[in-house]
Amino acid sequence: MTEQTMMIREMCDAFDVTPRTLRFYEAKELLFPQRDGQKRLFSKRDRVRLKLILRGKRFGFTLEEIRQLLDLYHVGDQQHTQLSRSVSVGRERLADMERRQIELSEAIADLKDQLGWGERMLRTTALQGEAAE
Amino acid sequence: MTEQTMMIREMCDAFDVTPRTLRFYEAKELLFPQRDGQKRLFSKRDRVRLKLILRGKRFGFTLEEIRQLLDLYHVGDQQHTQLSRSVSVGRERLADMERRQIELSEAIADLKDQLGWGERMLRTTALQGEAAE
DNA sequence: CACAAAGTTGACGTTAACGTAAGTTGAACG
DNA sequence: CGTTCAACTTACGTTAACGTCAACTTTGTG
Repeated sequence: MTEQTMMIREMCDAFDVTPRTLRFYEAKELLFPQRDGQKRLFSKRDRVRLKLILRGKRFGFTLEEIRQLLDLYHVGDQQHTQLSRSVSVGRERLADMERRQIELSEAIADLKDQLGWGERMLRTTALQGEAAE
Repeated sequence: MTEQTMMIREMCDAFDVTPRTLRFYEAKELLFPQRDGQKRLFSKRDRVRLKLILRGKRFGFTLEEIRQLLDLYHVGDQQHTQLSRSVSVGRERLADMERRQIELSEAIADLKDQLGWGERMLRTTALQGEAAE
C-alpha cells in the first residue's frame, strides 16, 4: 500500500494529460517511472512531481526551470552540495513568484478599473441606440 | 505636444525589446504605428498597448489572448457590439487572473515550506560533514 | 490460437514568438 | 556626390513542448 503505483492510462485520466506528455517528461528527466517489462509504473513520487510540473507550467515556467526546482521537493535523496543548489534556485524562484504576485495584483486592479469603464460605457451607449448597423 | 511620437529605436530602448518584436506585434495587429514615409511612428496609444502586452506576456498569456483584451483599454473607439465583446473577454480574463492569484499564493506558501525544510536540512548536514567528495 | 486493446519506440510534423541574414531605401553629412 | 547609418522588407531558421503516425510487443479474452 506504500507503493501505490499507476499505469500510464490512469495517470492521464488523473491529471488530464496525454501519454505523449508523460513520456516527454520522462525523456526530459522530470519524471522517473519504474518499469514492469516495458510498461511504465508511476509512483507516488512521480505524481507529486507531475502535480508540481503542471502547476509550474500554469505560472509560465519552462520545463527546464521546473526541473531545477523539483529536487527541492524531494529532500533526503540529495547530497549537501546538490541540496544547496536546490535551495538557492528555490529562493530565486520564490522571489520571482512574490514579484509576480504584486504585479498580478496591480494588473487585476487595472483590469477591474477598465471593466468598470467598459460596463459604464455599455450602459450609456445602450440608452442612446446606434445609427450604423 | 499631445502627439508625442517615438521612433522604433527609442521604443526599443524604452521597453527593452528588439525592432523585430515591434514589427512582429504590428504584423499581428497588436500595435498600429503611423508612418512617416516608411518609418514607423509610435504614438502614446501604442506605448500603452505595448506596456500591456509585455505585462500580459509575463503572466503567460499568448499574444492572441492579449490582442483580444487590448481593445478594452481603448474605450471610445468602439461600437457597442465590439465593446460588449471586449468587456466579456475582460471578465473572463479577470476571473482567470483571480484564480491564478489564489493558486500563486498556495504555490508560494508551499515553496516557502519546502525552503524551510531544505535550509534546516542544510544546517544539520553541514554539522555532520560528508564522506564522499 | 487468433486477435483486439493497451503500451512501446522511433521519427517526422506543428505552432508560437521571435532571431537572423540579405538586400533595399532615404535622409544626412563632410 | 559618395557614403554612412538607421530603418525597411522578405524570407528562411530556431526553440519549446508537445501532436501524430507507423510499426512493433505484450497481455488478456472468446
